[in-house]
Amino acid sequence: MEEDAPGAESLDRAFMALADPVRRAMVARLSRGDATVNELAEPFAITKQAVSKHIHVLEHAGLVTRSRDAQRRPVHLDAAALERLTAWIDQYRLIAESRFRQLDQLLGASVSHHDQENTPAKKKEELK
Amino acid sequence: MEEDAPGAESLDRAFMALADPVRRAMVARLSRGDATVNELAEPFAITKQAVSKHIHVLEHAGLVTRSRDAQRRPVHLDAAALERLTAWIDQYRLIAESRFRQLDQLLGASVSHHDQENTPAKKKEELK
DNA sequence: CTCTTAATCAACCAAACAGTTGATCAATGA
DNA sequence: TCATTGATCAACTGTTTGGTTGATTAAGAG
Repeated sequence: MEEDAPGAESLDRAFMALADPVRRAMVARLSRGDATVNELAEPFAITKQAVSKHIHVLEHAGLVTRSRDAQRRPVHLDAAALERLTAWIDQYRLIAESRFRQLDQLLGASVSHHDQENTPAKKKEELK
Repeated sequence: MEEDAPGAESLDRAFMALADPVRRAMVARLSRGDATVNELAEPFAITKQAVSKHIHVLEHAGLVTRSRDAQRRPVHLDAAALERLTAWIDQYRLIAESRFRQLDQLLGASVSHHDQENTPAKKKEELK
């Protein structure tokens, strides 16, 4: 079911990973420095195994990497992966906002901009 | 199971919504202008009902809004919602990157920066 | 060698999700 | 009024996910 552009799977996994509040809290924690499974587990009322799974999800999504330090396997946040996500979102946000501004101007510049901004032709379509 | 900050549910739904390639394609399409269910369904080999559900997911996530135009219910992309997502991501990305730069300096500035950057104390923890 | 700590593997379960078909509602347009 | 088009509601199904318990591997510390 992937009729999308290449790299879609990676985005799938990355957004899915961030869709969970536990995993987002882990990202927040990791932004301040690497941490182990046990450290990441502490704030949550779930088992260590569940945490391990969450980390695996983040890792498989490319958002974190792991290394080795004796028995510990510290988890490390990959900032570049986060940047790829914002890049995807901004790509479309900026297009939409530019349409927004165009129409604002076109409407005399003093309109409350909470109206429909597009809905272009009554017939069929014009965009491309 | 929400021991996260307030607003977490909204982020849950927004990231979850973007975790699907079909919905991402819809966002891409909508960035160029509002569209109806049928228009959004066209590129995909799924039923109209499935598309309707996808749109409902995007709507419930706050990423799109809907209006009325005769029998049509055009879908409209909310750029501000996208911005809230990038804001969340950037918040932590920037923290991580600042740590990154700090350590780069600290290590003499000519080190391959693919090493562990934190792993602070061998004893227990130092961060706060 | 044995005990403890860190983490994972494996099997299992309940809830949620994506998609389907079939029926229905709502607003036109003939 | 009645047929048509756009979209949704409702019920059902197969798959995935998030969590659990229990057993196991790996690396030190005594």
